[in-house]
Amino acid sequence: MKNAKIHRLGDLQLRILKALWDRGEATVGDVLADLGPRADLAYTTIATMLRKMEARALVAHRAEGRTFVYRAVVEAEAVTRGMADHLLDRLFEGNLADLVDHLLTTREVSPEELRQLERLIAERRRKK
Amino acid sequence: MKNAKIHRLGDLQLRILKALWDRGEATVGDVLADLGPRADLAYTTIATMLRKMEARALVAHRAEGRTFVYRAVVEAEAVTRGMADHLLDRLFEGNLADLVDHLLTTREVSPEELRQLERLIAERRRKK
DNA sequence: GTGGTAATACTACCGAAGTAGTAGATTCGT
DNA sequence: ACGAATCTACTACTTCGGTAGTATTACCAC
Repeated sequence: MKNAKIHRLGDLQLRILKALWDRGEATVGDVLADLGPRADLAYTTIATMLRKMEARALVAHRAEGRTFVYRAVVEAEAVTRGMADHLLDRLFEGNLADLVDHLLTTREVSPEELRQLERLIAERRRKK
Repeated sequence: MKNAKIHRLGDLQLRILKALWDRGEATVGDVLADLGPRADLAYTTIATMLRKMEARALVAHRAEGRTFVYRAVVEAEAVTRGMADHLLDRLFEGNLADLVDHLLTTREVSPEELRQLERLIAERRRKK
C-alpha cells in the first residue's frame, strides 16, 4: 500500500485536511473561508493544492454542477498517527517517555495539564 | 536571530546532525560511516548536504589539512524542541495531553513505559 | 443574449531536500 | 617521481510544497 508517506504533509496541506475533516465536504471557497480570512491566500492557491492533493490520493471530489466538492480520503486518525509516530521515531527512537520528558522540560506546563496527564496514564494502566 | 525555521529538517539532515552531536566533530567520512553502512549513500551526497547545511548555518567547519571537520552549530536541544513544538502545535493546537493521549491510544505501550511516564509526571509535580 | 461572475485547467516559478556525477587539486605510498 | 586514492567544488536533476496568474468555460441576472 501507499500510505507509506502519510507523514509528509506541509503546513498548508494539513490545514486544508483539517478543514475537510471538520466539514465532511467542502468546496474550494469553503476551505478558503476556513483558513482565512487572515490567511491571505488566493482562491487558485487552494484550488491548486486540492488538485495536487487529489493526485496524491489525499482527497477526492465529486462534481456538483460545475463546482467540485472535496472530501478527505485519508483519515484524521491515520494522518495524526503517522506524523506523530514519525517524529517520535526520528527524534527519540520511538521512546515515548523521552518525548514527554522533553516536552515537560522545555515547555510551560500548567498544573492542570499535569493533572490531565496523570489521569490519562492512570486510566491506561487500569485498562491493562 | 533567524532560528524561526529550525523545525524544518529533512530526515537526512537530522541524521547528519545526530552524528555530529554524537561525535562533536566529524569529517564527511565519519558521518557517512555513522549513517551507513546500509544507508547506501554516496560520499558526495553527504559532502553536498553538509555544504548546503553550512549555507543554512546549521553546521560549520574548520579545515584540517585539506579535510573539512564539521561540527553542529545548532544545539540538539533547540532542534528537538523546535520540531516537537511545531508538531504539537500543528496537530494538537499545543495541547500536550492530547498528544500523549493519542500516542497512548495508537501505539503499543508497555506497562514499563507507563510506569516511566508516571514517574516523570510525579517528579514534575513535586518540582512545582 | 450579453456581460459579469465564478469555477476549473493549465502553466510557471521559487526554494528546499535529496542524490550523485564530474572535475580539479592534493597527498600518500612505494 | 608517478600513479592511485582522497578530498572539496561545481553542476545537475528530481520531487514536493507553496503560491498564484492566465485562460477557458459555464452559469446567472436582467
